[in-house]
Amino acid sequence: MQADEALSLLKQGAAQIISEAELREKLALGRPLRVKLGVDPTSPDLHLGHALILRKLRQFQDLGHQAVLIIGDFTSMIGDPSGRSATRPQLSRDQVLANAETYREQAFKILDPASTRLVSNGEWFEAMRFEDVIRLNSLVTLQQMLQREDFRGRIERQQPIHAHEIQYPIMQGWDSVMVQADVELGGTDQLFNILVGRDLQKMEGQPQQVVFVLPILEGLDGAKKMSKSLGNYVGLSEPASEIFGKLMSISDELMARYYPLLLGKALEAGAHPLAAKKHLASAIVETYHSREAAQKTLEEWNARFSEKRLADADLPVFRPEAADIVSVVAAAYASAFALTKSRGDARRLIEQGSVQLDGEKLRDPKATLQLRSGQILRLDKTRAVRIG
RNA sequence: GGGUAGGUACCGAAGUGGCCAAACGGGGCGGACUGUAAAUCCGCUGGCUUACGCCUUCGUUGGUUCGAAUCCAACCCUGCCCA
Repeated sequence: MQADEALSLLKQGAAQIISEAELREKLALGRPLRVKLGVDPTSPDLHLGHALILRKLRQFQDLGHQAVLIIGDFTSMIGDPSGRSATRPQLSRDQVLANAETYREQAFKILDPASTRLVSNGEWFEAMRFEDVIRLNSLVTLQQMLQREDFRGRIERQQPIHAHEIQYPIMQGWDSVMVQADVELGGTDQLFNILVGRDLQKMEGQPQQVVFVLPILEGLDGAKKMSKSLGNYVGLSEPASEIFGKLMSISDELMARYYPLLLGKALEAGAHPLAAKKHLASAIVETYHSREAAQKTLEEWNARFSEKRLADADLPVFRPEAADIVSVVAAAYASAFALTKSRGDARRLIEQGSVQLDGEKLRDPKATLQLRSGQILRLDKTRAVRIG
């Protein structure tokens, strides 16, 4: 494939490339490029936001290039200050390692293992002596680091910036030097960090990496970026019904913005919003589960929510041990959904008419239940169990 | 090191001896209405309790007091100014 052809394919969906001309030159080298992506295993789950970038990386692979996936086991103990208005909590080594393990598995849902080099940046950072750290720090200036928007914001708001936080971009940049990256991928929030990589490569006499940033995927709330810690995410290993349900609950406005990012095409102007949303949800389920799963999930969703036929739905079975309604509700959450609800929570749900048995609202928290096997106990808008 | 302003629930922010489980706003959750959309309206939002009430919580630890988020002391943490 010609460099121009490859370039026009790759640049689809990019937010910014620094620079296109450089990327074209590198593509014309005729060798596999080392395309770097760093991920911080700060939580055990990859979500659609990561997927967006991983898919771009996969595209590079499909064009014959090599993915260099850096598991930031070391950097994540610092915490990326990008887009943060406060210091991230530092993670323990064990947490990070455990998370890294699940990251690997999930990333290979998208990446081709054959052309992926997987490295942990602890490999080089752990070996550094303090004098090495000092030398590395001497390559950048404090002013450069403080130029970052998020740091400037914190200065203005008189919020603390801890000294270790300014190490983060330096370390991420050093990763690029260590793997001799030709291209680095990331979200737009990574622009600064990736540029530091360019600087450091130059200082070390290496060719500079191309900066390739993609739009940040908004979270389900349509307000902040998708992230596990904000709870506004769709995890890649979630059950099909969860993925589908979460996507169905987004606003129409957000759906229109998701379309180009997740499906690679714009939402049609006259499209019926509900149909369009079902299409989006199905397509995502298909990508991360299967075509069959998407079909089945759609049908179940229709039966359950459009036609309100709970009876046919595939509900978790719950075998109650107590008879008083509050205990039953709390236990059902715990056993079927692994959610902790206090008895107070359960009582509130009951009093507010959320809990229903075979379609009848149970509003009296003092009631005792005579439950029969096969009855359906609805807990809230999205959760119900079948009595076993 | 000195000065000074602060540390309140998921977040922001009131409260400065009893009426404080702690105003208000945001967020979240539930209900009505819907398309698991938006907008709107209503309710809830530390734990146990039917309730009276009890327990834990206002940076930490001690103290004063019949009684403390509120007063005192020491300590920890942060901003700003100075060195």
